[in-house]
Amino acid sequence: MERTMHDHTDALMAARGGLPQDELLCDLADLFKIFGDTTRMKILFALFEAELCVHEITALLGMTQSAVSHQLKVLRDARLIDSRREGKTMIYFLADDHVRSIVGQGFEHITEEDAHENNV
Amino acid sequence: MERTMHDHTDALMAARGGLPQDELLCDLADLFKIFGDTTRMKILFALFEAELCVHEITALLGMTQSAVSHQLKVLRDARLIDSRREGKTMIYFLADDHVRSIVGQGFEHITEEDAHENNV
DNA sequence: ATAATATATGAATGTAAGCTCATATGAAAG
DNA sequence: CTTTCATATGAGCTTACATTCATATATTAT
Repeated sequence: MERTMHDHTDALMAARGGLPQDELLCDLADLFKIFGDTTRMKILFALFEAELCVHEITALLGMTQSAVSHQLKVLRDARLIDSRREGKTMIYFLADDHVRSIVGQGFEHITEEDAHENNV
Repeated sequence: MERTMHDHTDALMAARGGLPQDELLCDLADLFKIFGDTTRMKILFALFEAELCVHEITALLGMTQSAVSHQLKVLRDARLIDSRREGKTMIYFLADDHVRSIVGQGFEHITEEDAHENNV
């Protein structure tokens, strides 16, 4: 059996064992995809501070009501936010605190990156 | 001053104060965008277990070497992974453990979601 | 019932992004 | 220095997706 400078066998087997099922990986990627948009990120950050209705979010982001509603639907379908009706208005709020943790981790990462760049 | 069932003022001011700068929000979204792809997610999970060369990753994912290299570049540009040369081969590995935390948080979220659905 | 307000949604459009193909670079062997 | 092996990269194609526009639904008031 041949052997190169970098032995592949162990690493490959370990990596193969560590790969979750395709569906799970896809779900995970889909989750992160939701966070991968500036508009949705703004909405989430806004909802970190307070429950808001569509009109308020629209004003806050300076965007079309339609655009906001479309993104709210995306966030809602992903169960990251939820809503309740109050008369004619719909109030949106965070579905759970996992959202905060996930975004928080990302936030830490990029702020540390910036610190690095300043030091070099 | 008029007042509706749901008073907007407080919420709006809180939300306005909580919104980070546009550039930061964009960077954050861009970071999550990287995680929002199944191929890249697979690569990351593979690298969670072991350092791997391009050829190994290609075999593991059953994709074109070109496709893998392109995604490795994306991950590398985002500083999520790094590489070193060993002779003719390039060894890729995780840049830091933040990647693990971020993906871990996402993982927790979707597995909890599944648990919910099973109970209802 | 009609109007007004608040939100949702379908279709169309423009752009971003992943994959493929062909090719370029880089290291080592002969 | 030419060939081979390993990886990188630019161009083109195709799909996905965020926004816009027009319109639909829902709630409340008259």
